[in-house]
Amino acid sequence: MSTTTRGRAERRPSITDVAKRAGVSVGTVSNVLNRPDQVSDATRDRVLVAIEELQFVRNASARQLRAGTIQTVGAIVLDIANPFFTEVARGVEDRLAADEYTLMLSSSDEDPEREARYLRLFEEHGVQGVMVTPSAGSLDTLLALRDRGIDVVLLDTTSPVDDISSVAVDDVRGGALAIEHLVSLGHTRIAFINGPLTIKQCQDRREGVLSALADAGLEPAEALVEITIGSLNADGGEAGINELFALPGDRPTALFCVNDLTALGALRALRAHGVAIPGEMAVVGYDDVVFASMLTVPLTSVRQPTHQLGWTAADLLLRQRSEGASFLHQRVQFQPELVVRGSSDPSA
Amino acid sequence: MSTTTRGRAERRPSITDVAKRAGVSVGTVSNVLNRPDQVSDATRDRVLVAIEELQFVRNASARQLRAGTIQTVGAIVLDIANPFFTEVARGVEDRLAADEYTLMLSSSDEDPEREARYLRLFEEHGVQGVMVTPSAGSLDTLLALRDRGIDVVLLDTTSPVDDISSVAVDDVRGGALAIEHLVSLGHTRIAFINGPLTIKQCQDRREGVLSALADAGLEPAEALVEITIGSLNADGGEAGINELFALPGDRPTALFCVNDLTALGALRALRAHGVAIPGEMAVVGYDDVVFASMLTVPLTSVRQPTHQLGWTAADLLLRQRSEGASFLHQRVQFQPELVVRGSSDPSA
DNA sequence: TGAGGTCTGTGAATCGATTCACTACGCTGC
DNA sequence: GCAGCGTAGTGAATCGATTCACAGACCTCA
Repeated sequence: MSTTTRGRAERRPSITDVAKRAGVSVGTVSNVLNRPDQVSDATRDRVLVAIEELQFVRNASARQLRAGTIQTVGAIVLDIANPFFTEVARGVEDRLAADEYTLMLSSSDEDPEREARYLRLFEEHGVQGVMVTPSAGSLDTLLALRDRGIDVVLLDTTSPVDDISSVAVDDVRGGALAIEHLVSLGHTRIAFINGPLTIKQCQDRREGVLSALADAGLEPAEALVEITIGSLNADGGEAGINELFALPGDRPTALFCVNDLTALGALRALRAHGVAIPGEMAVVGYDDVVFASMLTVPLTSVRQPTHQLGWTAADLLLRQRSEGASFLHQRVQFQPELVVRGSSDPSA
Repeated sequence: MSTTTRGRAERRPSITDVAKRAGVSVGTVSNVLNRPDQVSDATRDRVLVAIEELQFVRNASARQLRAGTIQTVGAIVLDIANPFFTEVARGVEDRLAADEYTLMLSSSDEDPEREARYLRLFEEHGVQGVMVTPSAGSLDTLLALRDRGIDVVLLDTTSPVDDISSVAVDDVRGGALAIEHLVSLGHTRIAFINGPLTIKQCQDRREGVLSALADAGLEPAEALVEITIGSLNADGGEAGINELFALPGDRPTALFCVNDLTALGALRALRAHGVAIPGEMAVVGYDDVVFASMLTVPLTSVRQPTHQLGWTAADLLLRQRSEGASFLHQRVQFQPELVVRGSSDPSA
């Protein structure tokens, strides 16, 4: 295909090079690229030939510098390796594609510093808006970002302020659903493997856990064994179980994991410890990821509308952008749903 | 934190605004940002105060335009939602971080057009190199890219040409491992749910399948039932099984799926059809993803060194960059490993 | 006293694409 | 014969950060 090889050191051809080669002005080349119908057929062809010969590729930096903005938004999720977030991201992409926006996707790995770094990177690159699953304390940063003209929508968490929109699932209800279910099965001593409370989802689910316990007349101090892990993945879940089993006192008969990835690791560790599920330990996860129903013991889980979550967040962001000052900020909240399977209920 | 609100329409402050406010020249502001020790303490403080007051954020486009290049490489994988690729991406990131490079990650979804679009996007943005799991026919594009000074490393596929490096796992061997295993268990009629042969991995694994059958003295026409699916995920696997069950003739007693996600869907469909595993159908997957060992019937799978795959690809890319013309292109190939579990071998 | 050196800071030139006021040309119609 | 108009194409100005040759201030030492 290409016969001319350009050495590493040579600089890539610019619009000026194309113009020279085609014997036209830079303005005309730009017109060929952006308003082809304003150029005569003969000239357009000459320019296109020159572009082809020089293997010209537009310089996005120069373009953006002049334009000032790009049709791009950024998204920062907690963990790109978690199927829950990839499904959410897919929802975001689907909505963005309709308006020809591009997505810059990053994972904060639940680290506020990484989150801040990516936010800055996005801003430096001139994105029009960001969707963030924020860590605690980043609200000020986000408000400042908004004040600098970059639209912000919170993803998978409810906005604490009125002038930033959010799309979330009722995590308090979700946590309560899990515990109500376990309590209804007769469990009175329940382990809860949770992430750090700096993550809003963890905090909310915990609140649901506590309120459900209270509703059931159970005292958290006796009924609940809380284990806090550092990362919400399979390794974290495994570590959580090992920590639980190292504790003195009565072992709980039920376990609620803050997400399915964690539950997967917990199940792995429980198996290693030779614990029967749900006989000796009933287990409930959260997210209902694709493999939850297919595990050795199918996992009871709290399901969330992932694709819709992402789609709606992107939709809010784009509408905020287009409607400007008339846009009404809103907190969209979806309801979670408990899917009962064998890991908690032998009859399921 | 921020008290001054900037309206949407106002343009963001530039280095010139900062300079004016601090009563210095733009050169000095730039020095504060890039060579702080060349500026006196008093001046530096004045500038930093101005930056804080104006909420100044560097404009990445202007920066890159001047610099000509950025410490960024792009990667395009087949499916970001596949745990295999997220693990590979993690390996890439880990290597890049050491040299303070950033990663732009995209998923081609096995679509050559999407792949081409992202390649162009990366190029326009001035990345220094790309790692690609290419689709068929994109070699010319990649060679041209390389000729334009952008380093290319093929990811998870062996390079067909001597002057482009690649990092891969021996997929032919992997396919053979799976079949040898099934044959050794006595299976003589095997279904193979594979993706389109335009995907090199699918083609290679198939080659391994055929060679292993030949070695076992089996005739593919009789011993092998090939099902081709469009997307290598759980839905594809489910569709594959439904297609298989709609076929006339003897039903195979074993199944090899081109990856674990596909196997997951296949298992789901097999369960729906009430098929006993491995009794009526032995199943082998590929990738040994995190949940493979935890399924209802633990999945026999071909394991690949994911993290190392990504790490090595990034390492080659960076070394190619730094060593320049003296760099020797190479094809790195890792060996896969069969992990036998209950889905194929009841005694496992 | 002045040559030479160090330390700070200056500001014009640069990167490449886009835009827009303007020119040139050809054509129509009176 | 020329005003008026539309079409095609021009090229200087612009976006914002970086760089670099240079200037000014101040000090040292012969």
